[in-house]
Amino acid sequence: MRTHRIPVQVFSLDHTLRCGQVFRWQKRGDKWIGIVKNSIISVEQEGDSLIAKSYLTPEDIASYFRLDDDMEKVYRQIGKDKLMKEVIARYRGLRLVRQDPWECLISYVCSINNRIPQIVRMIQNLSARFGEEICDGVYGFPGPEKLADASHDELKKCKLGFRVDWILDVAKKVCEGELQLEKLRNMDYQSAKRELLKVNGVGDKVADCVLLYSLDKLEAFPVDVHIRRVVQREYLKNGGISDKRIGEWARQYFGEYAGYAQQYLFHYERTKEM
DNA sequence: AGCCAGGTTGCGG
DNA sequence: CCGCAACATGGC
Repeated sequence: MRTHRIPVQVFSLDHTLRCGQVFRWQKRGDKWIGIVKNSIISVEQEGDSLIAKSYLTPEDIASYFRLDDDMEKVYRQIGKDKLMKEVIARYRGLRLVRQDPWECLISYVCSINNRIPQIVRMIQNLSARFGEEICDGVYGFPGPEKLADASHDELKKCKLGFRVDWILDVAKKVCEGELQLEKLRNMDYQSAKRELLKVNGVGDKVADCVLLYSLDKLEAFPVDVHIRRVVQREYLKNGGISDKRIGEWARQYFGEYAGYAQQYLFHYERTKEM
């Protein structure tokens, strides 16, 4: 375990970890505790520095927090109107993070018709029951084999509800190489999405989440109930537009960084009253 | 009690 | 292509 001081610019650890994209980070005092690449990490922000205690290299940490993204360029492209400019100012420094595709996929299958605290609980349950203990009481996320080998009943004990069969199916396809997640990283957005949509339990929204949060497809624009609400209220006021069309509209309107616009709008819609 | 939650599927128009 | 109900779980 080593301590690293990593310089950052246009970065907000709090916004990044509170905006709803990740499920396994916890804040204790000024420090965020999380699990990245199956190892525990503690991170704290001091102005333009990130202080990280971790077994990971600074390069791994920089990659996870997408420090390679040019945020000024992102803001120039998605700051198309008054609302977006305000939202950008409010959550300045919020970055997407580069999650592990497998964990991300299972996490967002868990998110289907569900609430965030419950999603967090499911992921904890899966980890505690099937994952490796990496410190005392801290469990890594189980690999595809672990879940593929699990029984229906064992999985049900993790409170996954009707998502059990989907998760089993996803795990088996990843295990058998029928779905090769890392291969999708080198494909274009549409082709990669077609591959994900072949899997039972993965629809438009989950596919977009996996592509955006773990496979570097920044044009992916996941449309959920919150995004639908904010987009219809602020942009497409003539209602009655399908989720698919909202996504297509967003890619046209916001451009190649539509996914960043999505995350800012999502966070805005969920916290604007606070 | 009834509705809703970071949706998806399978059905009938 | 569209709209619709069902799906397990839990909080309000």
